[in-house]
Amino acid sequence: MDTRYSSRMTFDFQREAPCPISQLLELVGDRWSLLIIRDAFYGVRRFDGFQKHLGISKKVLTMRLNMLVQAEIFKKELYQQQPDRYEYRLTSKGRELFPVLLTMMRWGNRWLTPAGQETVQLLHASCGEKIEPKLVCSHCEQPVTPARVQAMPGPGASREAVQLLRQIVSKSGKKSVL
Amino acid sequence: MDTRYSSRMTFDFQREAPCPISQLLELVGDRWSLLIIRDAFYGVRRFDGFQKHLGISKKVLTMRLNMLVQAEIFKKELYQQQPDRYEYRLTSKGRELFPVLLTMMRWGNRWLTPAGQETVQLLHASCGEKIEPKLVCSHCEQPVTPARVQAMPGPGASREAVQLLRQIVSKSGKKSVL
DNA sequence: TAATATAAGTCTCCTTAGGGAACTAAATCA
DNA sequence: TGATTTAGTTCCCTAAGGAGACTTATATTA
Repeated sequence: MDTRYSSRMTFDFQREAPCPISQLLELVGDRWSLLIIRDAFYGVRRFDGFQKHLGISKKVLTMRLNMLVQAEIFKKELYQQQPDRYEYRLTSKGRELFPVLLTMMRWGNRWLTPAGQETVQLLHASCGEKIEPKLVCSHCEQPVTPARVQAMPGPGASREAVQLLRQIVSKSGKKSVL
Repeated sequence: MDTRYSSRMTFDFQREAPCPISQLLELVGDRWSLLIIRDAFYGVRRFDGFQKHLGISKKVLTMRLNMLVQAEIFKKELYQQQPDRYEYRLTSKGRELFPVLLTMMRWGNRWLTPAGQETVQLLHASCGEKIEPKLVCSHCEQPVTPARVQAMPGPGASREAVQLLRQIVSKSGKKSVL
């Protein structure tokens, strides 16, 4: 069986050296991966658990778990012998997807769930309040908003990407964000 | 033509009242939506621009843009008459996806791009430094990490969801996160 | 004036990702 | 002894998505 996660997508205007968002999405931007990872944060660790909670087909779950292990987002850990059985645990690479899922949850609760009908609430152990996460800059501690963010071609940008970024910035006549 | 975005997925163990993350993913969790929105943050506004930058097929782009307009993530604005032509602009609902894309970009740069080969760099206008966003709690200003977050069933949680959350928490023997 | 280009799609054909259900294997339970 | 649990594999079918030709109305160029 081929366990690689193949894709024909071009996915990106920065062809040779793709944008980090499209790299992330190429890895976990399918229908299920982020939900599997979400369940892992909830404490689910075994094939059966993921399968029952998500309602995903076993075939696709097998493929996704293999891919996520290969991507070092999960690691397999033996929890039983004869027959050998493994649990799937998040690595630090996987655990660092927490901010992505948290900001997604925040947006979902704010824009998709009728007020007062949230299915999950997160409490912050530090203060006991309902969590309303906000993004701040590690350097100056000030909030990070689209208007305060300026995108520049990085060291790995292709000539093509640099041109396109410039073009976009000059066309829109304002700072480009992201 | 049917412009609705249909899906057969069960997608969720909280069947009747799904988790905000799965709600978000059901809306923008396909191969393209988040990349279209990313391009909008870069300043792209027109059908042609999205199509050229992304390499997406026109058919799917049409479907996605219609869906995103219906979801009020984009709004159409007339920029020319005879024939009528529209631009696609982010609404505030769409603009508030910024933290999601920013944390994605952060993770992609950290875990998928070789150090020093980033294709995009973000500068913070407030301090001029490269942005390293971090999540803090709006109430106590302390960092929000998986270990400091406790998930509770919200007011809209189904009985089924409450049971599952309890079960997960008691099984894993530790605080559940997310 | 004729030909080409632009912008924003629509239509047709084809490939492939993913769902459903049945089957497998090894051990344990009743 | 037969059912159950856990973790898959295999087969068949449907539907999402890609490629590319066609459309419509205007503007530009040779």
